[in-house]
Amino acid sequence: MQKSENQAKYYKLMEYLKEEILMGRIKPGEQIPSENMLADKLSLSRHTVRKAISMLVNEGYLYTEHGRGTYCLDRSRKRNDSKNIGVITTYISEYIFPKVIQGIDSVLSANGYSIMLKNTNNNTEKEALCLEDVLEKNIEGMIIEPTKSALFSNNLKYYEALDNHRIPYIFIHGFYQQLEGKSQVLLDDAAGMHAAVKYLAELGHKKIVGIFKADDIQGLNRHKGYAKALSEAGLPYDPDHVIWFHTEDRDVKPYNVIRQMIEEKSGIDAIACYNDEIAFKVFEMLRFMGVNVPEDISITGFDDSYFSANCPVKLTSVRHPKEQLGESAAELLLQMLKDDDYLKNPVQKVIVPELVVKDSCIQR
Amino acid sequence: MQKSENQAKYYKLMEYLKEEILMGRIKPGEQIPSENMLADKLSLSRHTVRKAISMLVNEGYLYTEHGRGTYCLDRSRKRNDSKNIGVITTYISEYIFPKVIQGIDSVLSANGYSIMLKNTNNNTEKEALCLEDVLEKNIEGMIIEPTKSALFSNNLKYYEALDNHRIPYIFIHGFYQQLEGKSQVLLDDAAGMHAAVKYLAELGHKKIVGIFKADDIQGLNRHKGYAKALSEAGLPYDPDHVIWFHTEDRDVKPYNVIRQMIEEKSGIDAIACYNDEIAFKVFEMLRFMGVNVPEDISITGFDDSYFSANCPVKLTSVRHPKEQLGESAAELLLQMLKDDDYLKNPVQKVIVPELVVKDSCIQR
DNA sequence: ATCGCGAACTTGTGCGTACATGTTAATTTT
DNA sequence: AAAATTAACATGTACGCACAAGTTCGCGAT
Repeated sequence: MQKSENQAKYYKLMEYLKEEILMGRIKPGEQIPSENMLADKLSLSRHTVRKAISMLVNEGYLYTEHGRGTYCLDRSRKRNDSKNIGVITTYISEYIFPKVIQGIDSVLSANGYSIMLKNTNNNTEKEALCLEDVLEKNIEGMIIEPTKSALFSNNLKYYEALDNHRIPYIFIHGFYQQLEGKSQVLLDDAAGMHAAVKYLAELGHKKIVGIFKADDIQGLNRHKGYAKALSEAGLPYDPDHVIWFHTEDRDVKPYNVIRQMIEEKSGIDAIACYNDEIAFKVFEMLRFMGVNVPEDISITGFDDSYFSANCPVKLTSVRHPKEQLGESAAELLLQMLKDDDYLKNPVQKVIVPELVVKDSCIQR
Repeated sequence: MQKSENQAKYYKLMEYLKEEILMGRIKPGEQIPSENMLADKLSLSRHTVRKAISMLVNEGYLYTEHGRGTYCLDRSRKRNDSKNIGVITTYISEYIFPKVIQGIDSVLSANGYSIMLKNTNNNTEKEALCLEDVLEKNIEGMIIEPTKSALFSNNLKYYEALDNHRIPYIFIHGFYQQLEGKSQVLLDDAAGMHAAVKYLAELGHKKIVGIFKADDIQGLNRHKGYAKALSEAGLPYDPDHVIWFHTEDRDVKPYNVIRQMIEEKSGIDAIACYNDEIAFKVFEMLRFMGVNVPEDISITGFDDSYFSANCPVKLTSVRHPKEQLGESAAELLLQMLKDDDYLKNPVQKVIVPELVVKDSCIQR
């Protein structure tokens, strides 16, 4: 090692202090002697001491607190002020995600952060690519909407890497079962569907069909709320009245099964749909088959999106607090960024959605 | 942005110099005034000047040569393989923009690039903040949807700065009049509106109202197409049949004027709307007033969005190639990134939209 | 016991000086 | 004409002082 190449006093002091830190004689968090103390002890001017210290502050070895002192920084947590936040969602342009992204952006940009946007198309391999990509970038934190969140994640190693790099992240709109204790902002899907089905039951419906997505956690939770509301209302839970669909068959299965039920005259009087898009398409199919909504069959949607507003019969739906979801995630992430112990203090928030009654259900 | 929050002299000098560099008034490689010169000129001590300069050296904006002087560092010469592209749009969640962003992302992510997303809320000051922000980041190129593009831009200096730093950028969906020769991807708004109005004229309509947005270039061009189609059809151009609205009064003005026209029984028989959202709301208001579409009045929209599909009477509209617009912009930008002389070879593309005939217009 | 105040500390800003050291270009010497 | 010297000017190091601003803690009043 060709030490002391530079013979300047400030430089030698800087090297000395750096050595002390690297050797562990000055421990992370420990306070070093004050500038005046060092200047006196070493017969240097305070100016010279300050120069040495400021270099080490710049390099991330020390940090100063005005009025309190100068401390040794934990080198494992490298200072990162890129002001970039990674945002990974399943889709960009579809459905509720633009609004969620909007909410995230409004909070982050107000705090001087920029968004690095990625989408996975709800494909786990693409999620891996996104995470790999983002790990190489200079980002301070991440907001992640899980991909196919009902399933186990194959990408756990990337989340471990994020932890190892001390990059905080927060799940939004879902989470992986293996990562249950992590920070997350969720919609209370069960409560939302519970409110819808309870409302249908109170209107006197007896045979309430439920349509749910099988491969995300929202679908499972909405199903839970459906089952709970039925049981509370004293109605039987009939597996034949529950339609499960997957991402791959989402465009055909729900409608085929409903059509079959109608043709078989199974006597169903209400359909609680996984979301507004399904509800809207179910509505169109029913109208095509000559079934009137809400006179013959009541329908509820979920999300209170434009599908609900623009449907000829405005759909009773559960309001999805899209922007609030994004805003909350961003706010909580900012909070985590300030917390040195964010890994031990996961932040979790559940937003309870409310039922919005419109025109697609009537009393039986 | 909380600029000059720090009122320290060295800090303000640092910010000033950084601004000069980012704006290109101090060019890469150029020598800045000596420390003594700056100290004299600004009535500061040399110490203070040194502090400002040393910060910029640390941040990579300047470099010093002992005995010679201090110079601006050519940041563009540094190989930039950040694989980041800045995307600035007016809105994130509204209207066509999610699809445009989707199109951009699909091409960029397929080529290994990541998107840094910013939105301006159609506000020029926020656009300035976005550009300022992005200039400090490590990005290779930008895709920009202009803000209030019919007006002159106050932010020209930022675009000059992008040129000075040799960061390619391409305008999408509009451009600033002062930057006419730059790369751009546009929709042929005039041709689209021309097709709609020509269609209305061919159906026998005589009094065709036009609703246009006054503060973006799309509005002006759609108006041009409207005027051209009228003149080709031998119909008079009546200024009283043209409604101009601005961002600020977009929620009231078009509908108030239309209502007045109906109440005054002015005999209008068709309305060519600036976009589907306007058309949808006009439709709702007409229905509320007891006017039937298309029996009493024909309506055309623009963009062929979900407003058009979900309207009780499906709206004849002009198909907006949203994703294609984004894809083209991304492809052309990638092309520019490979071209060392991209400034001399601007790429320009115009996409001609087509009319989609649905149910909101009938023969007179 | 609690509050308010100030003394005594800390780092932060800003001015001054002096001299060291490296670069450049004009000047002088060879 | 080429080489050496030197003046002028650039940044680099190092010292000094004064005051601003934030934190901590103990003392005295309540």
